[in-house]
This record gives sequence, structure tokens and C-alpha cells, in this order.
Amino acid sequence: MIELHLMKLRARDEISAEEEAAIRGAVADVREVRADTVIARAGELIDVSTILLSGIACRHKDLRNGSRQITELHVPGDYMDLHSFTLKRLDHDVLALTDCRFAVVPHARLREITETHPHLTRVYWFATNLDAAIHREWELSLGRRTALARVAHLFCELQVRLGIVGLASKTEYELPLTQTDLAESLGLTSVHVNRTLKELRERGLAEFRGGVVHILDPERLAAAGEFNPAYLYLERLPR
Amino acid sequence: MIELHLMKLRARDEISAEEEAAIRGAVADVREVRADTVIARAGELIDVSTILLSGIACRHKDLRNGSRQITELHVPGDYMDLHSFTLKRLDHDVLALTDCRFAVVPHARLREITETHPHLTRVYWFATNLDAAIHREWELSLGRRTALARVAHLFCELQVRLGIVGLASKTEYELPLTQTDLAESLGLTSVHVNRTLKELRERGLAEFRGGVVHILDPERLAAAGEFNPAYLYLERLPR
DNA sequence: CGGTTGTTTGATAGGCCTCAAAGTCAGTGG
DNA sequence: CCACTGACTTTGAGGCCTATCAAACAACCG
Repeated sequence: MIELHLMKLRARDEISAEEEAAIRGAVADVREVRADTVIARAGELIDVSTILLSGIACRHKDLRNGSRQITELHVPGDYMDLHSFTLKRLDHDVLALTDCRFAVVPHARLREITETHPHLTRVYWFATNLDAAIHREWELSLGRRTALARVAHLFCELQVRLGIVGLASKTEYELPLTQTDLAESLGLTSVHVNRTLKELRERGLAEFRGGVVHILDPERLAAAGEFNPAYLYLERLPR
Repeated sequence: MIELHLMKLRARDEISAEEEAAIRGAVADVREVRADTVIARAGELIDVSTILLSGIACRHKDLRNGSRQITELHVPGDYMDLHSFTLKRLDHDVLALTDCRFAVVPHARLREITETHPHLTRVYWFATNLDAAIHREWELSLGRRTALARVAHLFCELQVRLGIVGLASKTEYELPLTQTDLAESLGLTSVHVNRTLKELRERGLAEFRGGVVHILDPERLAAAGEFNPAYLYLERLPR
């Protein structure tokens, strides 16, 4: 059930059997929602966090004129709002972009973990710091990368993140998003995303059709996006 | 010495006398560097974190073509790289933008805190989550706000953050940065920042001269940047 | 099979970038 | 005290990347 979550954690550190039990024991509920459902709303006091089990979700913030910025995409295994445990409120919505299943973990149980499992606490602290590292990389994309490089970079990032939980091969993975979703992640318009996808295709770098990403030339795609996975912290170290 | 750091923490939660002692006891050293010095380098294994005592510093990431994106500005009282405690390496440089003084805290002492002070651990976890919230707000700026709104928003953010530690009044604060520094924070060129500052001045919203920000009309400036300080979590809550 | 959602293409516009040079100012040294 | 220097700011001209507006096209669905 939360196997993918454990895979993600174990890609970065060792998780003991006892810690695994604590993680499993923290889950109070599993829920399913349809695409377009708000899973956690900005501004409200929150007392649970959620682990994505299947589907794609996002964190987003909107401007008054209706334009939307997705600040991170969530893949299965991700804690979508672990940071609400200490923040108490969110500064963004968490939105299901596809139908989603997720586990619900009461903050009270996370608090117990911080009182009794220092190492697991650090592992979860790490997990939120990893989210922040992704935010920083996206700031670089949004601030400095061209449209083509942004798309290329995102496709590389998702290949790695989905690969960790067994949902991507080297060259292919499902990504059931619309071009508008991509645009809102990349700080572009859907029209320009469409043209940029066309260019990626014509250059033989990657294809995006029917909710599937085909990476045609991994090396050149990574080069086009200046993708360096260091910010995803793919090493097992004691945290 | 780390008074400003304590002010920042106490704006968000209560810190007991014993916790304060633990915070103070964690400091191993105080150092000073000149402007343009790298305080922590991306990619290296790190075993200390640093608290900014005076000056302005930043986190930044660069592209190969030399363009730079500052992902967060640090003001006195901020932990500049508390996240390196769990990440072990940084995905970005920490750079002094002005002459800076900072306290050095070995990770070993942070680890002791996580073993013995669960509440203080959560407070520090909160602090890194606050950094992430700032990253998200900057993603929104970089992805969706106009140049004018970006500058306006940044000036509002820094007024609040410097105000918390007593370094800003409602309408004025020192910000000894160049227009190039601002450009690298805002995803713009220095030329365009210059023109945008001119427009802010002509509209009677804010002035930036000689390293000082004058907010001429706080309400209209906040409106121009669509600034809502909720993402800075200015409420004392048990974390 | 009309309605809805999402994709694709075309034409035009504009915000910001690039390149270039002049202006300002503090600091330095003769 | 005044050239000289270097760092930063300011302004101008032109261009490009991406946005905007619009419409055709495709795919799915009740």
C-alpha cells in the first residue's frame, strides 16, 4: 500500500523494520478522489498529512487574474503535505490532477514519531527538504531556462522521480497530464507548450502523446534541459 | 549575538529558556566574510550549518551560460543552510552579497537536539519549511508575475522579514544590494530592473536608492505585487 | 451525435532581453 | 585637489521569445 513511499525513503537512507512499522502504523485511512479535487486547501488549519498512492497531484498557487503556478508535481510515494505538520496551515492548495488514491496520516501520529523516533524524524525532515530542493530547481527553470529547456528538464526530473518508485523506464513513462497542466508547471501558456513539444519531437529529443512521455534521446534531452539529478539526492546516506 | 535568530523563532512559537540554552550552546564559532564570498558550496559534504548575524546573503543556482538565479535572500536571524543537516550536501551555493557575520553550528549538535529536544526539532523543521514556502512564493513570482509585481512583491516580503528582526520600519529599510542582485533574484535583467524601479518611483509606490528601500505607499505597493504575507507564517502556534 | 475537453495552427502583439554607450559616484593616488 | 579607475546606474534602439487572440481539428462521452 505505502510500498512506493518506502521505496522512495529507502532510496535515500536505511529504514529499519521498526521504523517501517511506525510508518505503517501512522496511516489512519486511505481515500480516493476524482481528478480536479482539492486534497488540502490553502489557509485552513490542518491536522493530517497525506501520502500519494496512485495518480498525479500538485501544489499550486494562483494570482487574482486567474493565472496559476504549479509549484511542484507529486508522484506516487510522495508525501504531498508533510510540511503542514509543522506549518499547521498550507500556503498553497494540493490538487489532484488525475484520479488519486492517498493515505491519511494524523499529525498526532507524526508528533509521536518526533517524540520517539529521532532518526525517522530526520528522514521525514529530509523529505521536506527534498521538496524544497525541487522548488529551488524549478525557480531556476522559471527564472532562467528557455521554454524548451524547461520542458526537457521537467521530463528528465519526472523520469527519475517515477523511476525511483518503479513507474518509469529509462525512456518511457505515463504522465496523464494535459498540456495546460504542463504550462501551469512551467510558467508558460498551453499554446507555447504545444509548440515546444513539437520542437522537442522534431529535434528527436522526446515525445508527449496520449499521456505518455517517450524519451527519444536521453542524453541530448538532459543536455537540452541542463538536467543534473544531484538536486534529487539519489544517495543512501545516514540522515 | 543570535538574538535576531531567537526573535525570528519566537515570532512563530514559544521557545523555552532551556531550548534557548540549547540553541546558544550549539554555536561553535562566529565568522566574518567579505562580500562575494561563498559561505557554503554546492555538492560538497557539509557538517555545519550557519546562522546569518549581519549582512545579506543568498542561495543561488547557475546555468552553464553564466546566468544566475538567486532562489532565496537571507536576512539576519536566518539559518542559511539548516537543510544541509539532513541533506548532507547542498544543491546550491550560499553566497555573501554584502560583508557578513554568521554563527557556525556543527551538525553533531543539531543531531543531539533531534535526540533530546523534540519540540525544538519541530521548530527547526518548521524553519526549513518556511524557507520552502518562500521558494514557492518565488516560483509564483517567477512563473506568473509581471516585472513590476515581482519587484513590488519582493520589497514587501523583505519589509516583513526584516521587520520581524527589527531591521525595517513600515516604510523604510536598508537593502545594500545592486540592481544586478535584484535582477538575479527576480528572473530579470538588470536593465529591466532599472526600468521597473523607475516605474515604481514614478507611480509613487516605492524607491530604491543608495541601498535603501523607501516604501512610498504600502497599500498600493502590496496591491501591485499581490502581496499576502500568509506564506511567511506570522503566527505563534505550537509547532 | 452534439457537447465538452484538449490539441494544433496561424496571425499579431508586447514584455522583456540584448547590445551599446553615456552618466554617476565613491575611492585612490599623484 | 583633481585626474583616474572601477562599480553601478541610466538611457536608447532594436529584436526575439513568449503571450494573446482566434479558430480549426481531434477525441472522448453520455
